[in-house]
Amino acid sequence: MNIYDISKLAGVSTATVSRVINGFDNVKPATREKVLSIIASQGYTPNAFARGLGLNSMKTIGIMCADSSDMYLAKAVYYIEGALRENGYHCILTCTGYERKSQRESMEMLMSQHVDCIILAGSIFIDKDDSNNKYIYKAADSVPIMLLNANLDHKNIYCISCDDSAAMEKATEFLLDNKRNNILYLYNSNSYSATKKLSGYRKAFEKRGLKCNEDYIRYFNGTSKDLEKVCGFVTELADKGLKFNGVVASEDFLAVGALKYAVRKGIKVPKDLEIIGYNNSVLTVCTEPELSSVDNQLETLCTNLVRICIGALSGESMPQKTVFNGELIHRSTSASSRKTK
Amino acid sequence: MNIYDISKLAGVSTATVSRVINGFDNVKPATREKVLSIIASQGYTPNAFARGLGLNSMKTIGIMCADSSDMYLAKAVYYIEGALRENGYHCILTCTGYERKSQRESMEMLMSQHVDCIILAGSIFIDKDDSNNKYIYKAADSVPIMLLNANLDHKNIYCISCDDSAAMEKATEFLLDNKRNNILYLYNSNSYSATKKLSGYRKAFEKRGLKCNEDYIRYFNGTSKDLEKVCGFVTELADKGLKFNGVVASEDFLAVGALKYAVRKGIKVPKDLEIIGYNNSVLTVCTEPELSSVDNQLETLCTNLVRICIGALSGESMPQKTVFNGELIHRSTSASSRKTK
DNA sequence: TTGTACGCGTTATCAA
DNA sequence: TTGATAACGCGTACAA
Repeated sequence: MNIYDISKLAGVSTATVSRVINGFDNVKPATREKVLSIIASQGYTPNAFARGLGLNSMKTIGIMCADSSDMYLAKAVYYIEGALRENGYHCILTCTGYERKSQRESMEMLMSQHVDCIILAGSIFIDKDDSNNKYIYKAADSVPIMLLNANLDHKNIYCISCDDSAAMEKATEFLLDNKRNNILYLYNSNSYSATKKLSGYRKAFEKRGLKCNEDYIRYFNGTSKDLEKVCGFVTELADKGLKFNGVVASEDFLAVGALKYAVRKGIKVPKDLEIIGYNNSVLTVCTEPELSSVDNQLETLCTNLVRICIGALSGESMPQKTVFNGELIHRSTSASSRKTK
Repeated sequence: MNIYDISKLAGVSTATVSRVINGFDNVKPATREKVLSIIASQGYTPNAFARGLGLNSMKTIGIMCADSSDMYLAKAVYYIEGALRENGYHCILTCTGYERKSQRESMEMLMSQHVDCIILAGSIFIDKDDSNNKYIYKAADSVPIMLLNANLDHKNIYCISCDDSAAMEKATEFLLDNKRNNILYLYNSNSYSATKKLSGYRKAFEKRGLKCNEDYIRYFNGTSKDLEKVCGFVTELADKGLKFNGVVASEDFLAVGALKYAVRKGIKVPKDLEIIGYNNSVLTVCTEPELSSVDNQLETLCTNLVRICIGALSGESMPQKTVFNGELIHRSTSASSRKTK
């Protein structure tokens, strides 16, 4: 069944059928009805490939993320896909992993599929050495590029992010305000957004005229699967004599690992140790006591990302930088007496 | 840049360019080199839409899942997407939600995009009333349908699943073998796979000639976000006088909720209460003590699903039912003395 | 080994 | 208000 068959059955030309399908109003009502009834009775659907060829678009958007099974990215993908679908777009998802080469390949794959736009979920795609970002700039010559939680100044690139630095500063300040001056900072990435978080931690100290001891800033080499290792990592630090009465982590699982250490050692939380994670994931409510965490408003970010994306695709002028604020969510690992902040 | 431009620059016909692009060997090496160098210098890529129109395929596969942010489904999507990409296929992801209507719409959307195959991740898509499954059968007339963790007997429908019934039976048996005769069964879905799990629980009792008390089979109406509610739910059951020394759950988060109850009440786990979850998710290692759980081999399922999918697409004869076994993973909420099973 | 010419199913332009 | 027809760019019989 194609448009020719329909046009013959309806006794009109393919042009008229096309007009009816696409809702043009310069068709005589009687003709329209006739065509519509034939279409319905035959269960005809326009061929998307032919349409794509003519219009140079299949209303498809590419989503790149390092790992869609990562809890945070999974949520991002979910929110983005849903919002795009509501706007009549389909999503090609590609998990790029953490290596630049495969990320570039994914990008090329999406470009060769002629997607209308590419969304980069996570700051892992942006290189500190800007010459390595050419693959993104090149794509931006053809289609709008949306950056979730990352930043890049370039034409046709739109950045939507949470002010992770300010949010992390807030979390750190909260602990400093309670005389927690020895705050362990755990992180596991050096991406743009991870760097911002760390800078927020430092800023909190600076603002108070305190010196930020580098011994307390610790990189953990592993993923959420290595929760046991995180616990071992923190335990080792403590055994080696590092004294800390606060922990701030760039990801919830790191905070959970620290909490594991505390629970096993019988350290009272939050009395003797306060812990704050990041992302406000489901992990925060699995532990006992439940984990305080920074909510970086992912749903809001994604909703707005799609809004800006759709706007840009319709040729409207859209802001290239959009920044939201994070929020500190208090549960049981931060001193509840001060929750009324 | 299109194939005509390349052919002119290379001084050959479009047919020859096409042959070079598609790796046919009936091209003179010198000609091939010439064409390849032009293609490279011009950065030419064949237009995917035109190719799709001619071949009636863009090597794209649709993945339907209720909610890609669900930890289990997120992993499924991740494994499937990766394996498909390795085989040169792209994935259109669509999150359908839990209502039949939107699921049908997603299916239609994918069919209208002319995907080569549709993968249904999760048993939520199959209705107990078979007349409601027509939307799947109809799609199967056009493309192969892959079912992950579900079952449907029909031409062109391939089912890959874990024997959830046997796995749950094994978990229940393990507790019964330790004289845990009062085992609370928590579940939150009535899907195909959820039904199988429950049947496994029942079977374990039957096999031992024990009566399965229906009071112990409890439906929890909520999702993993409602962890606190699960805890309240279990607490209420206990307060109402239900005595149990074992808990088996159809999802890890339900088990985590039960564990929360135990920790708060100071009940010794596993001495006075053994708990076993399902899915072996990251939640199992967040809690303290860590949660025993059933691993239903998701990665194996997905790898094989894609293998069968690719086979079916190449016209090979593939098995319509493939069943793997689950595995009981012991951590600290099941009696460790018997771990040597 | 290479080239010609057509089909794939739309949309859009222009003329009627 | 409608119709004829030219793009869109590729793959591929068939011919040479």
